[in-house]
Amino acid sequence: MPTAKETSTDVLRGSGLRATPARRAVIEVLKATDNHMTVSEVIEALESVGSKFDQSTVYRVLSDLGGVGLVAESRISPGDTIFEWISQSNHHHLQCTSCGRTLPLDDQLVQEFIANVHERHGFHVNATHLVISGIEHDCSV
Amino acid sequence: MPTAKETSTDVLRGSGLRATPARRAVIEVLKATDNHMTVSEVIEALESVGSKFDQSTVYRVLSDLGGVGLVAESRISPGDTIFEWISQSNHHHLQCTSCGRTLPLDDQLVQEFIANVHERHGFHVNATHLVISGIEHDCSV
DNA sequence: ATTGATGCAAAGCTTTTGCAAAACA
DNA sequence: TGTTTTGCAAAAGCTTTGCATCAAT
Repeated sequence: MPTAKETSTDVLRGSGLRATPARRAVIEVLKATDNHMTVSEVIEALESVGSKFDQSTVYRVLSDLGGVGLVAESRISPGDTIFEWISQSNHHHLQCTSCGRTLPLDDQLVQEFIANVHERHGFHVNATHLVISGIEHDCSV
Repeated sequence: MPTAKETSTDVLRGSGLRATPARRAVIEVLKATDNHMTVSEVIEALESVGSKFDQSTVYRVLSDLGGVGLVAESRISPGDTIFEWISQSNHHHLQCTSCGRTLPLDDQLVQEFIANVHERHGFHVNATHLVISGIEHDCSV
């Protein structure tokens, strides 16, 4: 588990990955974003910082980072795989299908739900990054 | 909400859709399957019953049925959109990321979770068809 | 008769892959 | 130096779309 003061290089080596510019840049971008990002958003963010990498490289980097558990990967709609940097605390989201906004979801509620599911079904929910769809109470869009 | 004795034609007309062979066939296939299906599985199932429709038609039919709330649509992995017939009772699933198996999830647990989320966040979770990832307790794959 | 659905073919997108050149350890 | 990663280009999937034809109401 990465700590706040680690450099991207440290984080990568700590996970057994080589520290390359592409991987460092992607990590910086993900860390700088509070929310999750699609692949194209990651690519745009990289370009806006002056970093240019081939899309296949970005895909491979995200896959590598996901493979060692540094980023969480979710799928909402086809062609919209989203990635998020995994920090110490779990991140869960509510996504409004009406306006598209993403809101934080109280981890405590999720933990209770997970505990119940485990007790009832013997199933360990992967809860590093849940994205749950619905509609905001006051959504007028 | 469709009842058990309605024909596909009734169901379609009740939802304001024209009753066409393609739509009736897709409904029959989805109804006959207890689990959710990918688009290619729907196409295969249609062919195994002797029905042949263009893939674009199947996509459009599924989209139409989803639009009027007759089927639920979820995305698990890219290029793997899944569809399921919506019956009276809600269907929720646990999907094991290790072996790929899909298990039923107790609706009661989901209802409690949804109630909590609504109370805490004022967010109405779309709970006709949840798919939650994780690992089975005894999964050895 | 009108409106909507289907088939066909082609395009659009996201994602993956092969391979030589370059970078890391 | 040996191994891994990157860029490039092309391919592979899944999904969507335009349009003429056909079917449903």
